[in-house]
Amino acid sequence: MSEEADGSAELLATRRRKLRSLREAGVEPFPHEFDGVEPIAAVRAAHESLRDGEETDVRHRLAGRLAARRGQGKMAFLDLVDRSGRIQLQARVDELGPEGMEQLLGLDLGDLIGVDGAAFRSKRGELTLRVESFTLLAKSLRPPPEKHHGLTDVETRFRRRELDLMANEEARELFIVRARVISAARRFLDAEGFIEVETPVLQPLYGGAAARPFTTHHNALNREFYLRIATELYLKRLIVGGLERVYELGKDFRNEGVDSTHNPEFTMLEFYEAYADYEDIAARCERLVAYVAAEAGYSGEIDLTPPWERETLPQAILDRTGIDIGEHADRDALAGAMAARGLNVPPKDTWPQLVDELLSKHVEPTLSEPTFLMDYPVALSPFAKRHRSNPDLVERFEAYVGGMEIANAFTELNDPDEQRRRFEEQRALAGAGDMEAQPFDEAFLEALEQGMPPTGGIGIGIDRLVMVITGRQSIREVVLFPAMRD
RNA sequence: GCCGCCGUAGCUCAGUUGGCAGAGCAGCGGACUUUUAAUCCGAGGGUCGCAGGUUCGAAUCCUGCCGGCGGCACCA
Repeated sequence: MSEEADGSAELLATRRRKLRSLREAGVEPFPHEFDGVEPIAAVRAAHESLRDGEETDVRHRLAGRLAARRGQGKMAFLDLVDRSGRIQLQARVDELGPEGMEQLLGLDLGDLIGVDGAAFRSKRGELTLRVESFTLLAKSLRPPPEKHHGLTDVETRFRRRELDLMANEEARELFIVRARVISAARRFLDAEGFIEVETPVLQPLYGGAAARPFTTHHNALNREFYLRIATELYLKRLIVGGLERVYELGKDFRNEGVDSTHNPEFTMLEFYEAYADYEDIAARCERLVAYVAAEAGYSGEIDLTPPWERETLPQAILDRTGIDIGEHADRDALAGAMAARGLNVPPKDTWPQLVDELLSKHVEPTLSEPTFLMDYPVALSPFAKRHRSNPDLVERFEAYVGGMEIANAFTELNDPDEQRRRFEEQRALAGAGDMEAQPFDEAFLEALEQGMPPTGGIGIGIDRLVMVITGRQSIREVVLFPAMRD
């Protein structure tokens, strides 16, 4: 290979040269296995009490990525990183022999290796493994990120998450926390009598949320499918079927803008419970979040312990703006009241959109402590049951933490005739150009006509919950591969 | 979609008023037996996001485009 034009190619060529010479020396650079490895954290735990300078004859087998190298010649130190942590290795020529020493020090940062050796604590107090033997487990053909500053470029961290994970321990820890959140949520619901189900991701008709869908095409059936925007309607059909307590944890897809709280595909947990109402669901929601946070090792400033704050939406708007949405039941009256107080009135907004404007601008930002905002106008909520004491409202809540919505729940509408009327209203909205109106779902109506018990249900945004638990401000930090432009 | 900020070596970052594109780490050659971001010596490594423009001369100024971040709009 001739001289390379740029530094990158030169670095790659150097590593490929080493790969070649390893093979020529009879070393397999990509062996098939390395059995019996302990996590680095376990080795650390086993030798916590070692004094500085104290040696042991306890041998360990470790495997991981070579992350740093100090010293040359007859003695050197290297750092090995696995998922659980980092440990120092000591390479000595009197242990490995001149040839072994040269081979070990000839490895590149980023190479994956396995080592056997005895643990000791260095004079400086660092737990160290004295390498007795080592094996190359996989040759790395590209340079790793910088060893001290790590990888900080946000774009590279998201586009090449593998580099973020290998360079930044916080990134590894975050996604381990995320995994704990998800497994704890399953454990919680399993223990309370829920069964996990899987409903279609590819749907002939979408529904269950106000959002525009992605569409795709099935070749053999020669028809369009939608990627689901929610699991709601299928899960309620399972309640009709008698499964009584069901949950689904998986991806929803919404064809809308990307910002710090929205990714086009995101993880939603929905659960539905027969014979429950939205108060029961609120209680279960706050217990679930508190449990999950504890299981994930949450230690943030926001107190997630139940009971959370409860406010009604009309009262919350009244408190923050002085506007009683119940007394301004038509669009122009509400717009007038808002204008009279000097509030922004988007000229094309409908009444529900104005309520949403008041909510998002004047109420949401104040909800930093965990809060259930209860009782929404019926026009905003086509699947929620009418409030038992106020016919203009539905029994619905949204849960807010840190000024961000993390859950949406209601006492489910189970009167098929009223559901039909709600769909007809949605059809009228769609006819008027509302891209997010609910499509008319006859199969769902037939299911309700079969008889659905009184039911409470909820959707919890797992990505946002992970943001709360890990203290991150952007959903892209808690999604492994967030959506990016080409 | 609109506005603002940003994009320089594999990585982390400097780069003055428009005047030969730099450092650290990594890599390469060499020295070194206890380091903790090891140290020392030496030689390399660049489409300054891309494309135009202004200028004797552009990383630097202007325009457009691409990408990222933030805000607005949209949106749970």
